[in-house]
Amino acid sequence: MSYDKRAPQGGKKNTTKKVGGPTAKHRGYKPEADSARGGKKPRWSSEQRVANGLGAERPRGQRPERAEDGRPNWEPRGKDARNTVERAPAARKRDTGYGRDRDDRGYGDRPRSDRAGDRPHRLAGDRPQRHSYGDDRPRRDDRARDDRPARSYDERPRREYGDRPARDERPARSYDDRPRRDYGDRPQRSFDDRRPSRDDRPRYDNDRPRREYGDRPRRDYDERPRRDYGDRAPRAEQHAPRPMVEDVVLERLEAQATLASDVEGMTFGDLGLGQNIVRELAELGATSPFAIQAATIPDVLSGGDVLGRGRTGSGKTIAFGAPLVERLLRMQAGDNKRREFGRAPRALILAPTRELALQIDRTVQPIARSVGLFTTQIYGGVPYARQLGALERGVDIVIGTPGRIQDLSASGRLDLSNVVITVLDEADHMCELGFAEPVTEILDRTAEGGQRLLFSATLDKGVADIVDRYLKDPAVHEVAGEDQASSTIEHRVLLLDQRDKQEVLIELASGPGKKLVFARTRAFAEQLADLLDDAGIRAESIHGDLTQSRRQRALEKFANGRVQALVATDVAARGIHVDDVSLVIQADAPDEYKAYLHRAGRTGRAGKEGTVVTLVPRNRRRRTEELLQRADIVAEWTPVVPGDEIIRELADR
DNA sequence: AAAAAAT
Repeated sequence: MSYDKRAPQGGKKNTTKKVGGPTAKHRGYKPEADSARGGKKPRWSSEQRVANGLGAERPRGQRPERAEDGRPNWEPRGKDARNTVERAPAARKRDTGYGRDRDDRGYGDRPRSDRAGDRPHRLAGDRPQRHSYGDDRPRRDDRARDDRPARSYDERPRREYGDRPARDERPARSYDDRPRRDYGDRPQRSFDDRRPSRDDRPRYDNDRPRREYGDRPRRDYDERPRRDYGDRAPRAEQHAPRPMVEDVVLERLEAQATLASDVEGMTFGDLGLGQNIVRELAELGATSPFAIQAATIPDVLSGGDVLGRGRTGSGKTIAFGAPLVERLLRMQAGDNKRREFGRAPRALILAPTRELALQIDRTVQPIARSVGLFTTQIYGGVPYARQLGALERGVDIVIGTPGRIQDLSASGRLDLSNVVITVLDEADHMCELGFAEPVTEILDRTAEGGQRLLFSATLDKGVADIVDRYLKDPAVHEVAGEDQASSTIEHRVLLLDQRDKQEVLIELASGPGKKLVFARTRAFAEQLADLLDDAGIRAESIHGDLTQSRRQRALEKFANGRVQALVATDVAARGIHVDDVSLVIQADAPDEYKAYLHRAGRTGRAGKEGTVVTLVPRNRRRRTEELLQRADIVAEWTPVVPGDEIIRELADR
């Protein structure tokens, strides 16, 4: 059954109370009316949340089912062969909230309550790792189901905590001497030996002489030809002069580079994470740390500010998420009020898009939950009520986007004064014009001297202002060897006549695999989705003109394979993980090299092969060459006309 | 240009 079919059945009101009364049908109550045409039906109803894989937002004391929303989105990586971190992709099974494995389980298209109710335990077969929990620990499916009576909020954490053995078994770690990692009787892996002492490692220093980065063909930006608008097509882009500040932004930060080989054999426990969290990570498919995780976790646990750069899909979410939870836990040790009703959040994770915030929550929430901490999502495009309700009940970690957080904070409904850990995911983007203002306002409201963590695949000097203002002596980490040679992504450029673009796009999108198409504007994204659809290719678009529910549904349909092509603006460029995107097609080349890297990073994940095809009209050739050079990417250029064999070959990937 | 606030 597809959403499409079910949608019309959704005549029934789709209210929040529905949470308590799941039926096999209610998955059909897809919020049709909440789509753009603006029905009265509340968006983000429980069904929809369910359908969207949310559920994290526990309505009225209900405990979200982790099996449902606990899917980590975290990004897979390549293999050891490459210089980066790695492990078998299979080990990272639950990597995504939008994954295929999820589809295979008939996951995404069933309402959660349905699953919990009349469906046999999914976990038994699909997620054997669950069994690693003691038998006394209820299966997640049993523990939380949407149809059980509302549970008082107060009870939640206790239960979570109480009936799992783990915490007590945790090797006695003295939180008093916190900064010290407790290696106990663990095999002396001498992690520290391999790492330079903290003081020796490169620290962020804005005054440090710039370091030229390896063999990266650094351009002298002052020499860079000023955007020669002359050679560009007279129509579109005239309004978008590239801001010159970009030149500064491109500066890379010097960082402590961690080699994949450095972390071999290491465990999350070695890094200082507690048993519950380690176990939860294993359930999420993270059995041992990737390089960026091994690099940053100890520093995060020590309480210091951290800048982390790991390429797309290198596990950044866990790199900050897991130690954040561990640290909150340590800080609250012995505090009786830690689960007080209405407590103000103590950690905040900011992301540039709502979908990404959601995805982060899918990873962080189960980790937090494993130690009795709660997360909630605060982002725009959805009604306030549920978010406010969660805040009123009390929450430990807020994950969201700047606008709504700023909104609630400014209006006194979100108290950030107890936030002692703040994360900026996609930090370079969050420090750019447009985001910097709300972000700094939010940072201003957090506890003074709080810990700050900045992560991005393209972390660069663009974060300098924020760093100087809000961070103290941050450690800077990156993963060694993250170059194109170690990537699983192949880059191709098709040089064509502007007038052939749409036809070539249709041919490219015709193949079997999932195609993620990027367009520069919302209107063009919309137009291309229609174009593909008319050509018989199931396509959806996702961009900022759509309601949040439509965005979410489009993404989900793409992840589920109900549509084979998703045409997106850059809303989907960063962070979003969808399993098995075979081809990223750039109908428009981006203006900025970082955008290219992020868009490209939607494929080639989990060590799989991925291809990025950029359609370039001849008059944009030079500009695209420069862009690729900046991105340090070598691509094969092929002049094409519609019908060329190479197009079909790429489409079939 | 896009994104991110508007119950």
